[in-house]
Amino acid sequence: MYGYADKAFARQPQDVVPEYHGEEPSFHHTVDCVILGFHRTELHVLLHRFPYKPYKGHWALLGGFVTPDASLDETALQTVQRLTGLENIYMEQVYTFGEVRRVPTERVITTCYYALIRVEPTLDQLSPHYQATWHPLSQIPNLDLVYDHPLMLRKAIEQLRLRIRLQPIGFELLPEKFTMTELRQLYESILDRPLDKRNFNKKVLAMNLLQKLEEKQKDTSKRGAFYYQFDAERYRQYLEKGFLFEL
Amino acid sequence: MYGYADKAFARQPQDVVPEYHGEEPSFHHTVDCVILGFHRTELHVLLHRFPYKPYKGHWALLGGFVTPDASLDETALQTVQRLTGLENIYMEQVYTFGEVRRVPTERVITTCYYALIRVEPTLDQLSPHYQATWHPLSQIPNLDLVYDHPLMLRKAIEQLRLRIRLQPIGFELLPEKFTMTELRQLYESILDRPLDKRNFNKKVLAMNLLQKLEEKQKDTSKRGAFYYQFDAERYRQYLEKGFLFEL
DNA sequence: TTTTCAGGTGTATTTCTTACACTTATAAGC
DNA sequence: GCTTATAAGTGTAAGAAATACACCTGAAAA
Repeated sequence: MYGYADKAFARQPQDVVPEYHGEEPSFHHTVDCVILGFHRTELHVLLHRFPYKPYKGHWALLGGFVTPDASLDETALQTVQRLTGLENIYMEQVYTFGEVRRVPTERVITTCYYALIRVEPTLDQLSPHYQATWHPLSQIPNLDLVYDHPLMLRKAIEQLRLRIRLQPIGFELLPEKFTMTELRQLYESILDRPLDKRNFNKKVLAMNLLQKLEEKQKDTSKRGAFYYQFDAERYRQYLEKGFLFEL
Repeated sequence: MYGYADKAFARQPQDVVPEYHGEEPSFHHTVDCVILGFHRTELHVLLHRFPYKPYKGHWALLGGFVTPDASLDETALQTVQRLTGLENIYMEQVYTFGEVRRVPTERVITTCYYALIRVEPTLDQLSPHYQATWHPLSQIPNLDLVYDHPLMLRKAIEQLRLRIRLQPIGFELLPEKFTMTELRQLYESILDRPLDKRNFNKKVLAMNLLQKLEEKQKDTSKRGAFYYQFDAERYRQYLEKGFLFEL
């Protein structure tokens, strides 16, 4: 019998049960982070070398233990910050894994988050503690991930795929200024299918959330492509009017 | 410092760290269930009277403690079964709530699930232990739910709204045989907007997943409406061919 | 026999989605 | 300085999907 209500009824007609948790079992709880970044034309995930036997040297998502004074969200944020040094990280909870033997050595319940960050600033500032490196998603099947981390990664990508079409979160993965080609390639990488250049631009620009800048990107083509930036303030205004982002 | 990787590096060059969880804090973990059913023309949620001070008598989702030998999924299933006596319940994890003070008396981490069940069989077989009753969703704002249960309920409905358009889970809420009117009202209730009768039927029937029966429902109208049933086997076949459910 | 009531049915319009190919600006190479 | 190479930029037509809409039917009840 597991229900806390049961206990109350077993104790009837006693009325006051201020401390009903005391005798219940408790569990270690960790947070694992699928840290995602967009580099060149592909989505990448930041993995580190797992430092414990028997999986020492295998690849793993970076995680951290929940402590009494930190919420799950806070734990996740701190985990990513410790590794990347970044502030203002966009994170979202994905799923909680609670199978009894998912970690062979001990019962641990783990909540998975994904983080969307800009790769560029991390390239020279990742904490050397973790031996963390970026891996293109396409290479994951060849890597040996610990525990149920392959499943976590899959769930995270699945959720990102659904979300990115309904919320303007893709911009978290791009620098402030980006070209339409970069934006399109980001979506192609996440949705894992090619998108028509003209149709994509039409749809995105019709939402009127991008500001076209005078400046051009000059390194990827001879002609150069105009930079755009996402207007978060205008998005907030549209939201209030009931406008829905959709791609 | 919270990361388990930190510890390993602090211990370098020591190699074998078989028990790295021992000193970490642990937490009570519960599962709360948003038990949903469709009755008349509206979605209902099954709530019970909370038996503990200081919220005794307020309404609450039914929950249960996670135990060492039960996964989260199992805990959720058992919780609903204990109350309803039903087998084969469709459940889905929604979100895990881990704020430090979300339960004022003690730190508890809670994973929320929703369950989709048929109301009819429960009407005379709910375990009397729990004083549980069905409440139409429209009445929830008037009820006093404990803790963050209002938030849980909102998240669950939100997730159901997204899922029901992409997966044939609505049928879990209807009896084996149902009329097109019932199916439409179910969707109207969940999506919270009216749907055109002809367009809805056209779209649903075009998917070719419903079997029209000879039998008619005779109690709601003089003419009577044909019963249909969902063909799960055919859905499985279509799935393999890459077919996507969409409403 | 009439009334009442939900069940059942088709088409035209609009909107959205998709497919598709050539010109342009500029740097690099000769 | 002329040519070449490269990605950027641009519009339209066809097809598909979504929407709006109103009247007749079958059967029980009066």
